[in-house]
Amino acid sequence: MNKDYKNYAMLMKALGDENRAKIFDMLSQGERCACKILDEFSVTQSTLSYHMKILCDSGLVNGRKDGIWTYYTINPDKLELIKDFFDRINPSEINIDMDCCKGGS
Amino acid sequence: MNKDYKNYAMLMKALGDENRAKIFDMLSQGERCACKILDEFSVTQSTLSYHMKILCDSGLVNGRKDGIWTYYTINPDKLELIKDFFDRINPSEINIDMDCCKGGS
DNA sequence: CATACACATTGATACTTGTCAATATGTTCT
DNA sequence: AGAACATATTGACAAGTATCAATGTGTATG
Repeated sequence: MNKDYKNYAMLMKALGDENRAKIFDMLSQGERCACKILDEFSVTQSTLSYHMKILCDSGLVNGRKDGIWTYYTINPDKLELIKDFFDRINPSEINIDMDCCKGGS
Repeated sequence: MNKDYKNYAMLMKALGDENRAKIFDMLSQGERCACKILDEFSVTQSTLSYHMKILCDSGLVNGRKDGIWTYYTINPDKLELIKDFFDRINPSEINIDMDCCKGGS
């Protein structure tokens, strides 16, 4: 059962930008339309569209068109996927690497 | 209380690479020395060193020198910081954006 | 149909990233 | 001191990213 690090990396990369991290956080309060998101940032409309595309392509965010407007929401499944990744990382046991190098047979 | 999205983005970016996501996951099993990490990857030593630097600079990973060897561990504080970011994102309330655009006064 | 509107796409451009080979640095052993 | 070793740093380069202005696309409205 090999973990899909490529996919995890894509999710992290999608959030590895100041604007997108903020957008994602903003969407945690519920659905938002593009124009409203744009109000909160000092980028052009085309730049926002670019960032929304990256978020949607990663699967973290879903887009829904309603007439003229596009509404975005967080995809709960992908959010869980990321949470699981971090929850399974449990560095509490401070396991010193005794086998390394000097410990070899 | 403005969230430090720049910092979050830096953490995500550090994990936004397939190799680094895998290294981070590997370190969840405990301290590892660079040579052992290198065994698991098909990159050169200098490339690994580059990735370890990014992980350490982000604060997610700590390095400890012991003679010839360098041992790496996860920094639990930064891990918590990321976990908190995602835990506070709770899209369960499907809050439709009624205020947007058409809803204006 | 023509116009206005919301959003997406394209092209250009400066900047950043991942990778390697080569070299440097620092440590231990003889 | 000199050799061997583990890791870091540098320089070069191809590939990827973020941004904007301009343009395209689809939808509603006069």
